[in-house]
Amino acid sequence: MKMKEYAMLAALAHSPRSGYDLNKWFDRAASHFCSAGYSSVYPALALFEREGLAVHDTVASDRGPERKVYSLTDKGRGVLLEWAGEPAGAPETRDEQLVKALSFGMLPVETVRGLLEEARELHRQKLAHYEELERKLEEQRESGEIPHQAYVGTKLTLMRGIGAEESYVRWCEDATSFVTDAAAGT
Amino acid sequence: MKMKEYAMLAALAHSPRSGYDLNKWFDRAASHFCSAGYSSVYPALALFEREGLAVHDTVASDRGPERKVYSLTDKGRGVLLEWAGEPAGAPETRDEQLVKALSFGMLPVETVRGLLEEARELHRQKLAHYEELERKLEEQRESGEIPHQAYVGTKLTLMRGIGAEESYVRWCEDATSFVTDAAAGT
DNA sequence: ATAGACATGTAAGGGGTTACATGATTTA
DNA sequence: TAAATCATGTAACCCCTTACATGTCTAT
Repeated sequence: MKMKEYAMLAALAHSPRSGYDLNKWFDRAASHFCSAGYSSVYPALALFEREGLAVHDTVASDRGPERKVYSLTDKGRGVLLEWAGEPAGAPETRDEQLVKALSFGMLPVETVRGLLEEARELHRQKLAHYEELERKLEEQRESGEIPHQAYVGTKLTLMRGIGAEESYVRWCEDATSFVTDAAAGT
Repeated sequence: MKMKEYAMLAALAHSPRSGYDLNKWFDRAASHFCSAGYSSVYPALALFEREGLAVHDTVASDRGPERKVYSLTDKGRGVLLEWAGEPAGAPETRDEQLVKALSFGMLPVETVRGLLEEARELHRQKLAHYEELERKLEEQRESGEIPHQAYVGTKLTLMRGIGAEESYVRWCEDATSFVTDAAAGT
C-alpha cells in the first residue's frame, strides 16, 4: 500500500468520512505532508472495501447526492497500526522557491526582495491557517467532541505544520537581510 | 520546462558540470528541495544542447570513461533568470513520518518514543551534513574559489536546509514531550 | 440565471523512479 | 578478487495530476 492510502486509513480511524470529506481533509489539514485528489481517493476507498479494511454506510445528504460514509474495520485498524509502528523514511520536498533562490545572486536585489516578500506572505498565511486549525482542535478537545486518539494524531501534525511554517517565514526574513547585505557589501 | 531542469540550469550557472556531477549535486546539496536521478539528468542535458541552452566539452577523466562537461550559454542564462524572477509556487512535501504520527495516539507510548528518537537522529544527521556544507562554502568564499553569484545562491539554500532540519529536530523533541504528557495525563 | 459547494466516479497523459546495460579504475 | 567510485546512457513501469462526465442544491 501507498503512503496516501495509509493517510486515508488514519483519517478514517479518527472518524468516519466520505470520499468528498477525505478530499477536503487532504486539502485543508494534510497538505503539508501528503496530498491527494478525487482520482486517488475514490479508487482507494473501493480497494479498502474489497480488502475488508473499511465498510461504508449510505447516508442521505442535506444537499447533493447520497454520501458513502466509510469507517475502518478492525482489520483496517490492524493494517494501519502495523505500518505506523515501523520506522519512517525521510521526508521528500519539492520547493520551487529554493530552485529560484539558486539564481538570486544573479538577479537585481529589488526583484529578489519582492519575491521573498511574496513568499513570506504565503507562508504567514499558511501559518495562520494551521494556528486556526489548532485553536479549533483545542476547542473540540475541551468540549469532548473528539476522541483522545484523534486529538493526539491531529495535534502532532499541526504542531509540525506550525513549526515548519514559522521556520519558512524566518528564512524569508533572513534571506532578505542576507541579499540586502550582500548587495551593500559588494 | 520542469523544475528539475531549471535546477540543473542553475547548477550549471554556478559552475560547469557533467551529468555525473549534477547527479551528485542533487543527492548531496539539493535533496532537501529537489531530487533527480541519472534518467532525468542525461536526457535533460541532451535537451539543453538541442535548445542551445548549454554546450559541452569532452574532457578525459582521471579514472573511468570520458566526461562531458556542460556549461550554460547566454541563452540558457537568459531562460533561467526569466523563470527565476517570477513568483514561485508553494513547496510540496511528502512526509511519511507525519502520516504515521496520525496514528501515534493509537500506539503504545514506548513505541512512539522510539520512532521519534529515530526520526530525531535522522534529522540531526541531516542538520550536521548541511552545517558541514555551509562551513565548506564559507571556506571557499574566503579563499575566493567561488564566484559571488554561486556563493549567494548556495548559501540561501543551505540556510533553508539548516533551518528546516533544526525545526524538524525540535518537533521530534516537542512531540516526545507531548505524547509522554498525554500518556501520563490519561 | 449563474456561480459555488456538494457528491461520486473514470480516462488519459506526463513525470519520475527503478532496473537494465556497459565498462574502467582504485582501494581494501 | 570483490566492492566502491567513476562515467554515460536507455527502457519499462508506476504514480499522480489534469481533464472529463454527471447531477443536485443553495445563495447571490
